[in-house]
Amino acid sequence: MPKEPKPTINDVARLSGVSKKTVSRVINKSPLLNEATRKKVEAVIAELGYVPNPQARALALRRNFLIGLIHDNPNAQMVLGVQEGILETIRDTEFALVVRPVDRHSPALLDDIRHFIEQQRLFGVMLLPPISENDELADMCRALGCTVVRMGSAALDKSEHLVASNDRQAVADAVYWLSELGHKRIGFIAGPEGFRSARERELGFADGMARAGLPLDPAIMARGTYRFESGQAAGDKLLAATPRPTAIFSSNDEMAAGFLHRALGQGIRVPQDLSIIGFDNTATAAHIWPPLTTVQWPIKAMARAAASKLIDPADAASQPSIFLSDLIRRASAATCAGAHGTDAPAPATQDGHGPAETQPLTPVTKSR
Amino acid sequence: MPKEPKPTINDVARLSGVSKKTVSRVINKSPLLNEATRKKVEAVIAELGYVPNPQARALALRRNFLIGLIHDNPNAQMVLGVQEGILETIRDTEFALVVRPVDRHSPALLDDIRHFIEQQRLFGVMLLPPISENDELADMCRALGCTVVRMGSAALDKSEHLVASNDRQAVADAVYWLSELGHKRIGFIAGPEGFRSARERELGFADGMARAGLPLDPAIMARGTYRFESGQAAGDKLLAATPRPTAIFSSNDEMAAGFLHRALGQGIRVPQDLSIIGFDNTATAAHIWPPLTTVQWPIKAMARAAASKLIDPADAASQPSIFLSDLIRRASAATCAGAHGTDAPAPATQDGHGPAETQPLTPVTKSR
DNA sequence: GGCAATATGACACCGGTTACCGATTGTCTC
DNA sequence: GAGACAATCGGTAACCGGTGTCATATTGCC
Repeated sequence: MPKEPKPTINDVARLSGVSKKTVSRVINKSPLLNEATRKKVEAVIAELGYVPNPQARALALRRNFLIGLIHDNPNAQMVLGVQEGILETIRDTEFALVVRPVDRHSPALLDDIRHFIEQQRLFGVMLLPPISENDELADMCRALGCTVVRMGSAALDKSEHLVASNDRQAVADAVYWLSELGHKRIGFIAGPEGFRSARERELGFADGMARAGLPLDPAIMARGTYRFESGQAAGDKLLAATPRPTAIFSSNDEMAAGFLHRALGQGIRVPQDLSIIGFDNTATAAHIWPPLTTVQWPIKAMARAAASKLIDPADAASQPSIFLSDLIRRASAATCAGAHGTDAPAPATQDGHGPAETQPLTPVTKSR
Repeated sequence: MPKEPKPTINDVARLSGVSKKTVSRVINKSPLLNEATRKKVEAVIAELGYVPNPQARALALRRNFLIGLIHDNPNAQMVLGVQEGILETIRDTEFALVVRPVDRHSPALLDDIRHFIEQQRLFGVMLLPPISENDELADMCRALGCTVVRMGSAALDKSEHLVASNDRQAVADAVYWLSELGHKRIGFIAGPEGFRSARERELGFADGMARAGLPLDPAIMARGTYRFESGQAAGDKLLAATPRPTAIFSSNDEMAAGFLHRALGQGIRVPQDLSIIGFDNTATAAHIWPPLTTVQWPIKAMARAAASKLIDPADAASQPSIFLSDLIRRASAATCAGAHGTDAPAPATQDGHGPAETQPLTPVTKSR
């Protein structure tokens, strides 16, 4: 095991014939520095493969370069997307990303996170939904001296400490789009109470229906848990309603998949007899049959912005805090069969597999 | 912002009337310490809420407590499962988990990772498939002085530095189980060349077929890319073969889902006319229709063991390095319709949704 | 009283940083 | 051409918050 000690700032100083202080100036890009000596020192640094010890730096600077990602696994792809996005931003900095999956329901949640932050002396933390909605948690993190950026579905915090998707508007646009496809009887599957995302999506559904001039009918609305089974249960209820809805907006993909099972199990054709839209654009959405039309957060862009806000206070204000979701149009949503009495039902799709055809409708790819 | 400086070892020493060194001994649980002074110091530590500064410790000890997780997103759930597993092991230690998603195809891959390790002075790294199969990478990490543990589908390394699932045997068992269900014509979708997991699963398929006394027929074998579309392509080929296969083993779930689309699109009933087994147990597997029977790595157990091996050399040898996968039986695999000429096809399932019934067959939940 | 075992402290050190002072050189001003 | 001034860099020291080494003080025991 080649364990030769790594070169230190002293080695660099000695070999380049300057003082520690000057090397330090080079590392920190001090402006008052002769160009020649800078080159010289940089040459030695390159030759030695010198990398400043971040621990020593952290100690002397009395600050750290670790940012924490705290989450309670909302969904794996989202978490991973966030990690990738953060990394794109910090790649060429000296920051590192430390992850901490937690259990939202643990009574020791706060103590756990406090201990994590104190022990690692984190510089900042990023909170993912749903725990990003916990104000007490955010306050505690701040009291511990680290900057906090929260990711969520709505304005949870001041814009300097927030990246959020405008779920309400995205859902309203999607629902309105269904109405444009001729649907008049549109059902809704809500997420669990206590989730801000669920609340925003409910409001968005109501907005969209109102904009389309359609009434809200409790008989074709259900509340789920964001889990697959609750989507099935919603199917049992909504598909038994008369008249049956011709379209469904589900507050997430997993419930949409559960609902879809029930619909297909009853011989209902999707999208010919029933259109379904989900939310999240999970991998499953693209892999079920028919491929699910769904709303997608611009996760990576949000994560990049969040990381910028974390590591650079100057960026905190300039970076956007509200992001617009995309509607990913696949085969599961199409024009309403009975809408005009004449048209054959055709899926309105971007990338649906199978027999789907693209149909030029009002483009609602980007919610306004 | 309450920015009162955190208490240091000096504060603790002063308030408890002992020297720094003694406090240090308390922190490090030195055995040669008077019980009374220990209590006294511990009381002060608790009162002040003192937490030792890991950067200072790292500097003095000339070692670090960061372990890196390097991966090229094999699949989101796997990565997240690994993160959770690692965290369970290091939760009560002073280690932290730093993540680094990378791009396997980047020409700067090695330099990138080298820089990451050197800059953060990592103590150890864990490599996930498929980059865990890169020997050059593993060697470089070791040359940089950090311990390496690799996760994979087969014996890639010495057992002290490995956690692997025995894919070959798991697939063989699953295929043999299909033969026990009466299937005689079993198709196979291979993963891409160059992936160790793909190779092992191919070998496992051949093993299982041989054990069942069934011949390998190239007409019902295809090579895919692990992507959904390649599963569809495999469907186009295999479903056109005569006689058509009655069962399919796909080397991963995503391709199985693609294959399933094609089968359902051709009006083939699953599992009545065709059984399908996948590999990975992704979220999609449980959410497609019918729910997919699939092979599942014990990811968390593997990750916990890997973390143990990383942080404690003593555990490196004692912890297991080869893990056995589970066969998750759902509705997509069932007895072969024409097998005995009399039996009605019934899905062999554990937790299938819908009309599936559990059927007492040879239990193959755990591959030997 | 001598000696070993136990318990504790003094001090240098890890690899960077800042603070402060001073030296050298070059440039500008009169 | 002398003096003032700025720019550039070095030297020294202290410090960040822990740890190792080694010496010393205290205790128990024969």
